[in-house]
Amino acid sequence: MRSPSNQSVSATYSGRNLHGQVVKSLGHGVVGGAYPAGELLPNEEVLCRTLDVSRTALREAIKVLAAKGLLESRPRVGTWVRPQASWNMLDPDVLSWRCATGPDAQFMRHLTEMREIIEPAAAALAARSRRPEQLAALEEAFHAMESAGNVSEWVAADVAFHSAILQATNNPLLVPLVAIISSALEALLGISARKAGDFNEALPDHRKVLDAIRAGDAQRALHRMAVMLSDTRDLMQRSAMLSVGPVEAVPTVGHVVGTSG
Amino acid sequence: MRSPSNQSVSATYSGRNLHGQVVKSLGHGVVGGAYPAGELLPNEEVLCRTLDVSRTALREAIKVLAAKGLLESRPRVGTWVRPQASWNMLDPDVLSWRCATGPDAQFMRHLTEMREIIEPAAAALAARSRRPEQLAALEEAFHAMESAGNVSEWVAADVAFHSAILQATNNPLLVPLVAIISSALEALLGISARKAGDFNEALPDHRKVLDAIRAGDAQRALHRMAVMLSDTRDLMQRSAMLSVGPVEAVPTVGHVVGTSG
DNA sequence: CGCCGTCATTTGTATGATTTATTAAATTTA
DNA sequence: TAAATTTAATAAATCATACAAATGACGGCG
Repeated sequence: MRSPSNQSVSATYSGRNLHGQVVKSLGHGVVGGAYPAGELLPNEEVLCRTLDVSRTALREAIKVLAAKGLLESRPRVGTWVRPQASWNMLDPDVLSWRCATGPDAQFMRHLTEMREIIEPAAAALAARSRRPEQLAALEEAFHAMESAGNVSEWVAADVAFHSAILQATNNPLLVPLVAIISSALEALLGISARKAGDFNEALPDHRKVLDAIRAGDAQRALHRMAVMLSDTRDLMQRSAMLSVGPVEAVPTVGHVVGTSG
Repeated sequence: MRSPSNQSVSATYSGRNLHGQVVKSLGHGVVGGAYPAGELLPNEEVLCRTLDVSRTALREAIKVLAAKGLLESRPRVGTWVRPQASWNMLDPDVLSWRCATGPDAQFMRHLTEMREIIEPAAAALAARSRRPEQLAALEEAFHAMESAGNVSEWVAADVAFHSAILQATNNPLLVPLVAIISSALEALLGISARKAGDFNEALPDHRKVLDAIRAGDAQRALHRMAVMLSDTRDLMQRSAMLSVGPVEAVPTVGHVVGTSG
């Protein structure tokens, strides 16, 4: 038996199917606040007419959004928007919908905060645990960054670079967090239309991280990554004149705390 | 207009609905490896007969699992299991299914690793950003731990404690990660049937974290949390005689790296 | 050998009927 | 009158069926 060949690279709903379009539409609506939290949605019959789809398509879409923590349904009551705290913010789709609706300064700060927590630690783990082919993937992503001809190519390569680091940790729980990095980089692209010179500037930072991981030096990898993120933070403030508010760096760890010997 | 009152606390699929039961059943099957990655599932007609449900219920379940990154479908091809790297491991349901299928030593290590990355940083952020009512919630969880009468009460209070910290960071991206902590604690309970004395031992660690957050001392909160996790790690090895392999602590940061002034 | 149209298979979509869960009102009962 | 119970109304949940669309496989044809 053969396994299917063309598996879609991205997990996000593309809207190829009708119910996928409904997912996208309702998802944007919910995350964007068109349907306030706690509020009941119109019932199925009305929504079907509004969106001009069958109940089948609508219900499958609602189930998808419920699976992501956005909605909840009950007979006799209806379907309502769950409180924001219940949303699966780390779901790639939810994250992308959130970014699509006003990438405000506060949310950018949240994304950055997360990156500063995750990525230095991930780089350190990758330096320790990377297997040869994972290192190769990382090198390849770096070269793609070097030879990127336009902005979108560069963002893609950048995401691949950070994704490769997460994968090289060999911790499957870290891998899905690439969604955060991806969102942050794309949002960054959105607010600061970057030019060719802009990202050549960022190459040395990446090279240093790569070198540290190649050398298997966890501490150095951690530090280099922290520096890179700090530089990115500077770029954000400088190039976009975006008020990111009073920026305080996330506390990070400079020495190994381990007491488990 | 009124907003619905009884919103379910937990996001996980309870299996109240028929399609929820199918989600659970198939989810366990996929995550547990009954359907290997890349492999096609039986087609809808067969699955319907196997599970004894209508196509509607089955398809809604499949859409839910697709939303969590486990499955993907195409006309003429069928529905297959996506590669593990595409799974939304941070989804509460996926995580719980993963834990249900053999909480092996390696996966426990991955959970612990994640906690050691997230929680000290979260404690530091909470110390800075907590609002009064969030601090109150944290105190309440701590008192619940003090007065816990049995093991399940204690685990619930423990989860509430760590959840309160994540919420006190005021970063919505950190909140969903409570699923990881919750899984880790429940798995820990599973492998080491803990006794009353066991968890009284852990109270001082929690108190120190609470104190640091109350005082607004980010560095101390970070350190206390790191120590607590280290102690938990020790407990794991000691009490369960579980081979957790060569344990290396995750590099964490001891001083503020911030360069963004 | 390679291109192209046809066909079969599987999911996708639509619709109507029926069942179940749940709230709220109506009714009974103390 | 107040509490408990029954009843009714409504929305989602489930089922069954029919048809549409997509696409990989096959076979004919140049």
